[in-house]
Amino acid sequence: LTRQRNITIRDVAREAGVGLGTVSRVLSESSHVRPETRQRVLEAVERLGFRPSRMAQGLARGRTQTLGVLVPFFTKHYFLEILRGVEQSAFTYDYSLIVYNVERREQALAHFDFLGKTRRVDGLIVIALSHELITEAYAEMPAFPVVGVDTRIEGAASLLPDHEKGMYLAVRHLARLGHQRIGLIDRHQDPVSEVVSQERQRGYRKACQEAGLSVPDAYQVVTEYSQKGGHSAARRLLSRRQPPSALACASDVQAIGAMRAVQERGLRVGDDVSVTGYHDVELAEYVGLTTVRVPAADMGAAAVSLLIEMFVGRPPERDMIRFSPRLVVRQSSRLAGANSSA
Amino acid sequence: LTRQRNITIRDVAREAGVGLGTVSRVLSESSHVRPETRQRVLEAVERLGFRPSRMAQGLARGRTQTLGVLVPFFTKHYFLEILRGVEQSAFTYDYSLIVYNVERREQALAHFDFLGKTRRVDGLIVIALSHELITEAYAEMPAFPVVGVDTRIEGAASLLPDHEKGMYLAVRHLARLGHQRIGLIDRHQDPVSEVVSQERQRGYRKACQEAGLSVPDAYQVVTEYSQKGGHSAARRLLSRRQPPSALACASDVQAIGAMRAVQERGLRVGDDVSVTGYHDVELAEYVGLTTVRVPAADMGAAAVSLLIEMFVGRPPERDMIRFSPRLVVRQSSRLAGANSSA
DNA sequence: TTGTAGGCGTTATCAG
DNA sequence: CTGATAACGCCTACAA
Repeated sequence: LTRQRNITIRDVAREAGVGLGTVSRVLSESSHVRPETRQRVLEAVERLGFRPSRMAQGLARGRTQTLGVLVPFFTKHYFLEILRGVEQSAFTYDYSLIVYNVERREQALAHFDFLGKTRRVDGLIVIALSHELITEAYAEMPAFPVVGVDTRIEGAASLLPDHEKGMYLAVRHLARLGHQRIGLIDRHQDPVSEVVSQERQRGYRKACQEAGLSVPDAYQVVTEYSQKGGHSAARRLLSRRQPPSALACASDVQAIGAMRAVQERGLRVGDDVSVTGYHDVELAEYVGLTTVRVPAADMGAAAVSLLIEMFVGRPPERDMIRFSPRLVVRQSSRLAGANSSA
Repeated sequence: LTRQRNITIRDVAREAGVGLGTVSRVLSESSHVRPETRQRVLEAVERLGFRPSRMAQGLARGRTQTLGVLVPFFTKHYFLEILRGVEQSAFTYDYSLIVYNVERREQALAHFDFLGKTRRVDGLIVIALSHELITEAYAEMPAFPVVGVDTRIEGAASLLPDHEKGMYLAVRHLARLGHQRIGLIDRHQDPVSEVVSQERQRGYRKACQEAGLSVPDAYQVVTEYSQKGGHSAARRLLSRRQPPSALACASDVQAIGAMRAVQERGLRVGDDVSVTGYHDVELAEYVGLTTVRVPAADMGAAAVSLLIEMFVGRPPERDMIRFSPRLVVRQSSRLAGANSSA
């Protein structure tokens, strides 16, 4: 099968009776062109249905008008929400997105390397991949524009949710409802990591202190990032002699596990034990879970702006920009009730 | 800021002391090269850290090694699952993905046009966009390789879930559980469309007939694709003189609305009224909803294979390939109980 | 303002 | 088997 010749800028030039430089100028709206010449070119473009080849433009201009995005676990709503923000913003800047789903460690490195070195993207957005992993990969190409969203990359700019503030908001909310004993069910960074960020714990302690509450170590537990993790942690906490009347969880899935533990104990969520989650996944609304919502799409959009600023030579002012989460109050958190089982 | 010169095939050639044609041959593994020459080239590549520019390759080869994907509503799990399949498969073929999220009608057309005409992708995968919309856009570039996933495109190949079979499985399941009166809560094609596919209704009728059940028209209702739609439809059906003892829904969200209606009526889901959904969203597992799972990732992966086959000149054998869903049984469907409220 | 000639980094063709 | 050389389609000085 013979590949049909593409319509090129040269065809347009001939059709319009001008030189091909002129066509280029009209299309890129750079230099000034006499209105009537311009008109002729535009008509020819229209008549021929011409669209410039991005490949050729990319080669000639030295930039691809494309951004690379590394997203972990396509199926997680939170990451997708970030990606959604990235997409919208990229579109308004007339940038395309090359997207890679990374579900395994080696994938991340391979994709990063590939995108960084084959010059097919002008810059790279890395969503929520572990710090060490990306920092290591990034070290090999320090000149390449990269921004991390919800992941910190040594030497590159990062956009991060302010988890200290997020947890602070949740715990302050519980304290204001009159809860005196508030447990924290924290989590590992991600399902395959042992790392625990200290931010949420700081937020928790800060809110407790402001409310004049004691924060016994035993009330702060770290579990696996899963329903099961939240479930067993809540069981343990609730079976204490002085059980907490409120549980602040580091994720919605853990919170849902915790809610189950509350119910299994014959207590009512909200009335007897308040529970808060983190992230505001779809399920959270369904089960009426009070939670903390991270401005995921905003971070994604900001990442694009930042990257594009970098292309024009402007280095970011700060290498770490924080985004404030906000509290979403639902039925799982209520005024501290009468029954404080002792 | 001065753009640093890229490492090119020419640098490698000089470093290895060969002509640049040879380097190209080594890299593309096409023609035969003497082993020792080959070795020298490879070493030079390694030393310089050279990676070929995809842009330049694209221009020269006339193909971009990139696929375009149009996916509606990033946030819907089902679409993402398809995309996930696409991504995995594309990766194994060494293809990159340019992804566009389409949330509005005009976006779809604009993106389609852009991707089809700027020669930045070798082919296009269209996920679940309305038939008329895409057919119209596709008519303008009939030569461009396109495959639709869960959407039918006139003249292009499509991969479709067999919804007739899916609904058939659900209803047969209910009939085998002993249900005599089975209601169908069908839906419009998508939230912004009035179209109703006839497939599910066919599956429903077929299963009913095989089981020797009558299928009164009043038992088949079409509602909006939402919880509310399912809820009100179930209310209506359950308040009939002869209420159905089982409800087969065309989506999980409708099913969840229906479950709510069952409970509001003081009945128990599963024990008194069985309910089935469609799609198997995350929530379905949480609420124990029996449902029909569409092989989303498989369809995505198949779309990539099909497209790549088309590149090598092989037209698809059939222009419509069906994928069989399968039943996922959970607690919301049980044996028809004693209490058939009359 | 407009046309022309190089160049962007590969691949492909064609002699040698 | 290998080395030049002409595309690929566009951009951008430079000259007119």
